Amino acid sequence: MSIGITCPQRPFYERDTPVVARDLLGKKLVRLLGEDSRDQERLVGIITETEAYGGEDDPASHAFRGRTPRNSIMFERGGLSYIYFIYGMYHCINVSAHSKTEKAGAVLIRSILPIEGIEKMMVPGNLKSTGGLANGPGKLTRALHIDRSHNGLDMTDCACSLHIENGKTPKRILAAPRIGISVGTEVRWRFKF
DNA sequence: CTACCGATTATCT
DNA sequence: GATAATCGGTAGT
Repeated sequence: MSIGITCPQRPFYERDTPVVARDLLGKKLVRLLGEDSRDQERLVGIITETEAYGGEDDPASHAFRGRTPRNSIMFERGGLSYIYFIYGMYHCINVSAHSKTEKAGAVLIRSILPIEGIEKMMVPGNLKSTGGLANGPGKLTRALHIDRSHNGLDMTDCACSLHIENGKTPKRILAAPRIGISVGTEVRWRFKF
């Protein structure tokens, strides 16, 4: 018998943010294109790199200065999509994640390895080989056609147009400082395999 | 209302 | 290694 598609549920995301970031490696980021559930296209990539961002005690986090309209999802329950527009031309996708004792937190998905719907990912301006198609936070949102209209979606819902599915847990994981930030570089909250 | 600058990327030297 | 592209969120006036 085959095991159907399963998605990490709320408790998975409501743990310490760096732990969630590490455990997301090997899972699948799934984007469903189209309205009709019978002929939706699946754009799927294996999560290969993540970063953890904390709450009001993490100077690198959007949540550092408290709740604002943009970062409000970081203060919500775990497992929701937090998507923001950056540098005037890119989007970044996070999943809200923090323990009950923390007020806020999210995991930035930095890189995925495309495994399904690769043709649809190769939109104009994204015509690259499979490996380089979605190996960056701005590149993977473009490949999966993700923008701010997908902010706040429930990533624990396997029927959601944007969700995360269970996958194969990697054997070896590397931890390194986060990049693209000017503060908070001392903690090794970037994870890859 | 204004000004600054960012969880990036492609391209150039 | 350095820089342009490009614009909305945020803090400050």
